[in-house]
Amino acid sequence: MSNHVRVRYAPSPTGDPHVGNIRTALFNWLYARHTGGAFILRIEDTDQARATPGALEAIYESLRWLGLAWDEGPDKGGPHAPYVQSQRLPLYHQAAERLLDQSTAYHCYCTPAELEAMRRRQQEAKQPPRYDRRCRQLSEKESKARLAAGLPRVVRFKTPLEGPPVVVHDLVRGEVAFEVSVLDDFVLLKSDGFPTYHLANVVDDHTMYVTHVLRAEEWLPSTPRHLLLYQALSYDPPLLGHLPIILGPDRSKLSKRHGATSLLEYRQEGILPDAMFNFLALLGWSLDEKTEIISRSDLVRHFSLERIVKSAAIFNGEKLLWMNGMYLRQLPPDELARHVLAALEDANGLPPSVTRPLDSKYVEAIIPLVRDRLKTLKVDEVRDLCSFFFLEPPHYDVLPPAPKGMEKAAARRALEATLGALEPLAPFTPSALEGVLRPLAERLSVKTGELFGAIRLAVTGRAAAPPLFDTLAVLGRERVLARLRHVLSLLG
RNA sequence: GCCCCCAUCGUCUAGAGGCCCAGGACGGCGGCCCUUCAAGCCGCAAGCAGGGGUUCGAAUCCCCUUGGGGGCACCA
Repeated sequence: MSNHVRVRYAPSPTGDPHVGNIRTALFNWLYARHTGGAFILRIEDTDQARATPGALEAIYESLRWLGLAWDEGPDKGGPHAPYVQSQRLPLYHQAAERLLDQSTAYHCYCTPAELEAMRRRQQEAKQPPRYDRRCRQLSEKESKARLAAGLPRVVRFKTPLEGPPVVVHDLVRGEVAFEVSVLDDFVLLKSDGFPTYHLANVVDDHTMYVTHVLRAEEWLPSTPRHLLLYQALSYDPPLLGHLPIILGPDRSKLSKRHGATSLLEYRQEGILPDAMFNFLALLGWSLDEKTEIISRSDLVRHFSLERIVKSAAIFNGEKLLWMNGMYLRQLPPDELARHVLAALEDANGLPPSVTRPLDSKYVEAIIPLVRDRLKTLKVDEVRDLCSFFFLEPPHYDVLPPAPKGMEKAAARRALEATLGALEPLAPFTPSALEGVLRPLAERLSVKTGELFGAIRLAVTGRAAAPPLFDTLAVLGRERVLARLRHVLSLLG
């Protein structure tokens, strides 16, 4: 089924890609893999002012983390290299020359200050801000003179003053028509010699043989310009599809101010890439009326443009957390153990007093006890959940550690009896522990819950912990007895 | 101010005229399980923005209103 689908993800290196941005990359990737086509990475760095150091690396890192491998790109090369716009300047200049020659473009000498003043006037008069085309009327002599004088200039597109509406045949929205009268003469080449997005994007999609442009909805309003440009350059336009955008909780376009929006921050927050992948795929697309957890391969198999939703979606972090928990629980235990171990050994994990490296066998043993309780792999969360397995003594919120509703004396009696019962216990296993502790509660005539609660608090330092017998068994006799003695001394 | 897009539970969505007094999921609430906390299981509350048409029949088609969003740079 391999036709010649070629799609691209074309970010500009201005910072860490945020989740909305990456969702666009994901849909492109899915479509490429679904059709057996190519997924191209192209860097749109035509604005020198906004270039951000490290941004390129962040783009690579984001795509790699999510597992979106590209077939052609700056680092990989490909048949249409280079894949960085700042290295393709001659191409844009050629195109601009052609347009100038055929008189579908012209030089404009208006200064930024003039344009700014023009816009302000229009705004005040409640007019749409648009370039008034004053340089379009320049006589040839005048134009030549200014050119010779070396005045700063830009190249603008000569948008038809009238004519039929430009209609976009959008893959997700159907036909969208724009009157040419609402379009102005946009800039193609900036005074610094760099192209604008409009020019670069059209030239590159054409020269790179891109067949489908799947980009965010915010581009829809400038699409008629691109179509006009394709026409003027006699290029066949690619198929276009505008994807719904992702909104922040306040319903505005996702931006820095919405907390964790950078994809890589979610890695920091302990989100699994597979969970993020699944979650993002379902933000604006669905398989059917019920599927939530779906594998990468099924996604590739079933992805389709037809099932892309038209309306914008709000990023729902709660659901992502739930989904992450699902993926965490599906992880093979040894893999989960590696993640947990890494978090615990992190500088913000266990305190330095706990010797490293940690015993990986011990970590593996605690996995069954914590896997249902983890929502993320965030260092803080893992540490909070697991630290009592390692700290000697564990942290007690209040001293002495007596469960609320239980007299100190009663607690001491219960723990003394427990100590006595556990000291000689032969196999220190969950069932053996249960075998002595249940009868012990009866012998002390306290409720089992009460006794277990007291032991739990003494041994783990908390009121809520994994099942007691399993926990005791994993901790092992030495630790358990030492902790009991320690607490008894505090209660004594 | 002008242009464009969108509109089903709080959120993500299913629904392409009768299968829908609208299905799933997250979250919320309640219960079961139970030594606590989770996980798991069961249940409940919660929605077709409003108004006109079209039709035997409308969440689904058309129009208007309203609401939300996006765009209008020598940024992408």
